[in-house]
Amino acid sequence: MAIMSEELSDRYSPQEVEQKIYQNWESKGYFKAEDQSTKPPFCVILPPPNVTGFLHMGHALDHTIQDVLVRWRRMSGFNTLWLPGTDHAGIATQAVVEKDLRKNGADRLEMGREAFIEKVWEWKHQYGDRIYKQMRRLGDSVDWDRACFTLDDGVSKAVRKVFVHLYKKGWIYQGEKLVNWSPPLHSAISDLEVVHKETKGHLYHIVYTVDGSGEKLVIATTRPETYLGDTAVCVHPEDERYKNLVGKTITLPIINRKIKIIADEYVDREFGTGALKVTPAHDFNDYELGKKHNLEFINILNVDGTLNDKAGPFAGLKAQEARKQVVAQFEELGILEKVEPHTHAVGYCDRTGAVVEPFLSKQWFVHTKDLATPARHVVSNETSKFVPESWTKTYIHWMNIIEDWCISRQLWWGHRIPAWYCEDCKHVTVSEADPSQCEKCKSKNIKQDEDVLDTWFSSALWPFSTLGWPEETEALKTFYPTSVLVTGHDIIFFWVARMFMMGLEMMGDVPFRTVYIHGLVRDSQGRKMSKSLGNSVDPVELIENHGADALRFTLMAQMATGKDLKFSMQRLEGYRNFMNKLWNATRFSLQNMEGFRAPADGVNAVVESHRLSTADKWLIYKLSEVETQVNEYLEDMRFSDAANALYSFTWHEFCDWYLEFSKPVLYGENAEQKQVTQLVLAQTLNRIVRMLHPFVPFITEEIYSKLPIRGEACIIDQYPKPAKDRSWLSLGSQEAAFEMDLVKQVIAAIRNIRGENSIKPNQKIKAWVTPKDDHSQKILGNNKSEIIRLSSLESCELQARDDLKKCAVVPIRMGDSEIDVVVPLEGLVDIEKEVQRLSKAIEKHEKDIQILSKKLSNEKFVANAPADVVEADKQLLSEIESKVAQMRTSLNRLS
RNA sequence: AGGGCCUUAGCUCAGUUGGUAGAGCGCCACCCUUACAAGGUGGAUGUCAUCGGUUCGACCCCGGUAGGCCCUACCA
Repeated sequence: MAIMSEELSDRYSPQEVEQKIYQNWESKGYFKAEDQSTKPPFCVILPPPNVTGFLHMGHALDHTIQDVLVRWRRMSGFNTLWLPGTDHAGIATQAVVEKDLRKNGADRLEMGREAFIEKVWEWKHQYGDRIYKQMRRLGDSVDWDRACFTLDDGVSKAVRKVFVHLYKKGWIYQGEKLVNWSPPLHSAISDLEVVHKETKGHLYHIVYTVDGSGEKLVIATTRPETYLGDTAVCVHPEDERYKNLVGKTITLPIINRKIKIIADEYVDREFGTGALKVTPAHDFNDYELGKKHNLEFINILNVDGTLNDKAGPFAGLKAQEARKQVVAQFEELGILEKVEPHTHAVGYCDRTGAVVEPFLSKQWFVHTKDLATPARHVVSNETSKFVPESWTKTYIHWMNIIEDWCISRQLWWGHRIPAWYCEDCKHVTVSEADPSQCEKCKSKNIKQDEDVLDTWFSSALWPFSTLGWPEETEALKTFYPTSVLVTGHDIIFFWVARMFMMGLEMMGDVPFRTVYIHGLVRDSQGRKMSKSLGNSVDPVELIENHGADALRFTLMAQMATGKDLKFSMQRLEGYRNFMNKLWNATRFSLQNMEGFRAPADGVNAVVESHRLSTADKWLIYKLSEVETQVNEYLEDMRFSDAANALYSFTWHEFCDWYLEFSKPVLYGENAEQKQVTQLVLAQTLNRIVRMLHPFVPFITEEIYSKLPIRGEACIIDQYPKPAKDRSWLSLGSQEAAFEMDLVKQVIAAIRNIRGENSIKPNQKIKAWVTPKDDHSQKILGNNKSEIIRLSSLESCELQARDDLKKCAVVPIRMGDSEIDVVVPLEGLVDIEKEVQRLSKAIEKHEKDIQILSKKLSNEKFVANAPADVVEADKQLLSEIESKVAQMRTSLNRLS
């Protein structure tokens, strides 16, 4: 194999390579999964972003986690499928398009359904792949050929099949119920789409007069305008104040309607006046009261939230305006007793921000109790697991209190409900295929339901509809249940829970084995990133400035299980620097590959142990530790641990020490030695790059393509694993690791003396490194030149110095090895500094001695603690004591 | 109101079976040493929120308190 002599720039420029690399991966088909394979399957379904959306930091995190898992599994020999898709996002998309139309003076209602939907499709074709382009910038290794859209034919088929199935089972039904109504949308929304916010309002006290007797009854309300729909006043049956009024009537002011006074234990005597006005058609609690007491339900609202003709003189007004006018008139009538400020939770539509009005209407519902039971069960019995586990409780709790799901939306953009009403016999035909006649009376006079399904209905089928269901495809057999779902906790109920319900019902198995729930990406101050705060960070911009890899690594290094993460620019720059470090380590390696010929078995080539240097063996030993760790961490989805292990090995072991140790060899004349070092260097670099690849795919692919030992492409090479690497990793040795640690300590000791005594780096000094035993003697002998080089010494004697006057001394005690590092300071520095250094060191160690000896003199500790713990402490104590003794002696000699 | 989470170095955070506290960034000092100044070397910094309990031993386990966050539900 030819040697790369290409000069690399001293800075890594992601801008120059990232897009080119991605195109190459894609065109080579590396992301493609096989429908059938002898390899074990690994499948991740991408949570589909809104088709009109753009990539934000939440996606960046979510996608990076998935890409790391997918790339790791792909490299580990799995038949890996990461399936992308987009969501039609009914409300969101319709709102965006409507807004656009209004800008041009158009209106959806004027256009009509057909024309409007056509417009939305146009919009989809224009902007629908924006997010896909951005995903490519991030490096998402998704199987593009399988990309799905929630309104695709296949998915639509699935939607209808499920709808019909559940309808026939009686689990989808139509009902006249009180639902959350969003006036701007003219549509029902589900409970989950309502956000409750503490809102300052008023508590209005209104005086009613009891018919006949003329007694006064004061009720308190926050929404006085709803009195127009009141059909009762309710008091507590035991309330002495009102007991005698129960059964009597009052006449509502202005509209002069008679309503009953009823009693129910639901009423809280302590709150307000203890008398509650009951509006069954516009309040959830009153709705229940209304049903219980057989009250009349009076709907006072139009679909746009204005009052209807039931509101008499107030008809046509919006709720807020009606409130003002009602209150004003009450005041005129002298029946407004008082108005108190009152803070209470008000429901808002999470899409439009408008106040949600409870509204009585005919809607479609999914009966959830029976779907929820198995969905709860598979999580409590760990057929599927949440990571972190803490979400299990939340999920199960929610599944216990789940209410029926309102799935109809009065929108146009979405899956139209497959129900047809017969104009003649009123029968409802629910069918997968569009029927041409009523299934009961055969009348052709049928009309399809105008409404569409909640977007989450189709999302709930995503794990199997994207794999081809209801067709029995090979992909479905291979990849269902999917392996991992990665998502944020904000949609556990919207989405995850519903996928469990639908997956179990339709497929008879869980949709995924593991649900990984990550936190939110917040700004540096911990606030949610939002448009209104203007604190959003655009990941695409970050990619353009710092590279996708730096962004990905930043996210992963901070991705501790289940926690939110605060995004900081400084952190990003730090990891950008890491990319540069890796780049330069490669540059160094390639510059020193002259004359190197890669052996036939390349990365697995094993040389005789005796030809390897201590540093080689130490490096290989450390590498085996990292390989083990990283695979374990990834297995447990501990991303920050995996990223940090790789970071610190690459920078602080490989670059800081190994490359420095390799320099004398690479710069030297010993061709034999050089060849071995070059080999180890090439083998290790290759492994580091492969290990890092899932996290930072672009730079690793770029570097990989320049390595003297390499395969076709990094992305499809093997992920380093101790089991597969066994024979090569066995070249490493623990003895070498010990030896290196000792040598590193010696070097650190000399550097410390230098630093603390302000001896300039270019000032050559002499050192006497004194081994006190044969083993240490041998180790030092093996590494003398490295010690000289890395602590820039003029000379280094491996023996005791006779005259220890005015010498800096650092004792090293490690295991059985004892070494004293001695640097004469005569003429170099003010001795006072060394006195300070030593005193400081002694002081520090003495604290340790105190703690340790106290512990060891505690009989209970010695008796109860495990023997090895006691032994370790004893060993430590004696090492420290020996050090301190040596330091004291040295201190005395200084003066 | 109920449930959950958090409080560790100046900042952001790790710390999984309880055994003398770690990283990144920032800070201080010295260095353009032929891979890298997006770098190197050395250094400083913590009653691990607080109180109590369990234990030979607690950042870690249990309970109380204070402060911060999230979720669910809701009193008109």
